Amino acid sequence: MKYHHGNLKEELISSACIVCEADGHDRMSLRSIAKEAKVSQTAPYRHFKTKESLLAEVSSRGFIELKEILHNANTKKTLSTRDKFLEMGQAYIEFGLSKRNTYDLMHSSVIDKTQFPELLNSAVGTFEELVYVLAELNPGISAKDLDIKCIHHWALVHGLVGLLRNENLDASEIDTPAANAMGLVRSDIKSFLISALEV
Amino acid sequence: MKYHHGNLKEELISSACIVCEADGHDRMSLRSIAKEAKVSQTAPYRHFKTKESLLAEVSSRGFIELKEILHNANTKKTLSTRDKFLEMGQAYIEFGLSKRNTYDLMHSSVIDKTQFPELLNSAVGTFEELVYVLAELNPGISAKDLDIKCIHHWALVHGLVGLLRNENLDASEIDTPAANAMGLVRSDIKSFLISALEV
DNA sequence: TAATCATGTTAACAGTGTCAACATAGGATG
DNA sequence: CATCCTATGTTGACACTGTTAACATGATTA
Repeated sequence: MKYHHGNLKEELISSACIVCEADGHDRMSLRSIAKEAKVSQTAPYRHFKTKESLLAEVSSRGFIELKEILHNANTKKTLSTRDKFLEMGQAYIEFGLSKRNTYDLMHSSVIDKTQFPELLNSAVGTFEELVYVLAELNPGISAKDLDIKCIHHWALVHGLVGLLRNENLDASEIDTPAANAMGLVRSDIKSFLISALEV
Repeated sequence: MKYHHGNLKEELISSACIVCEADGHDRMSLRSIAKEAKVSQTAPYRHFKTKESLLAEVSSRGFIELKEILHNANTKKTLSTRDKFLEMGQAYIEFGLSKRNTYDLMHSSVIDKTQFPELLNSAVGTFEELVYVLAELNPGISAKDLDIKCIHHWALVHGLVGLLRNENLDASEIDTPAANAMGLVRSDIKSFLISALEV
């Protein structure tokens, strides 16, 4: 039985990633993931100043993973630029809905991003993938208009994730205009994107 | 000194609304708002089964207030339908940015909306205001297309709030494409809405 | 070999949501 | 009017949380 763990920091992070996605960041306790690593409850404090800074690490990895996913969609060589763009939109939404709790953390206000430069980099880095494909899709566009277009489309998919996740009700169970509309969109996200993004 | 408070439930709710907006729902403790009402720490349990159910009440009131705000924008008689629509968009964003923490709670996953029917009603009720004005703006549109249009525009403003709130960095301080674009949009939300909503 | 320093442990603190057991006030019922 | 019931309050306790201080260990380096 070794007194020193050897790889504790990494194990804590990956463990936190799993627990976060499984239970939600607000239900995750430092003590429980310390226990999972078979280590005392205060051991994490040798590697993370606070719980928040561990969560910042988890969030950062979320952004990195998302960026990779978007990049993959954006480099499918068989696709046209327009289809790459649509693929990115779908991939983004899929990430938001499948990695629900992680996505939540990434946009949560429990972490003050300005205090974690690395996280801030990961977060804004995700933006770049969108810039690339939109620039390709709109040749000759001004930098300013490009930026605004990015915000526009990012806001759309980000907002859609928020709505789709929020109304997690079977359309069959609850019969309101909002729930019905949500079900409609959810059942065919691609069509929605085509009409909404007008590409 | 009365043993019975007389109006505790209402006072707890309004107190919770204030604390929630001031500190964020995750930093609000039941005990602290009980203390504020000069009442024992377990008194709230006579009126709310759990902390979550008190928060559900706060969230519900947020949706009701938002609906009123949207309704006011939608009934400014001097405005054209198109301008009412724009006004609603601006009002929504303004609410999201000024009542930041309340807005957070309203879209947080700490409350399972399916377990609070009243909250669910308030939430989907907000949707109706959007339906009205969009129906007026698109005469002869099919019900399905109307629903989809609603989702589209709702997602856009909701997503924009998420982005604007998330990058709470002075554009001057941090110089990235994302931050710059965000500053651009923030400085003139109306123009952005006009271009994005294409009305 | 000896000293330093990163990394682990134990003990403790104040704070949390929540429950069980008890106390009181005010309205309904005889 | 007296009595009981029920809504609403209190006290005390439990298990859990993040975090700090003080101490232990083991690897690296002088």
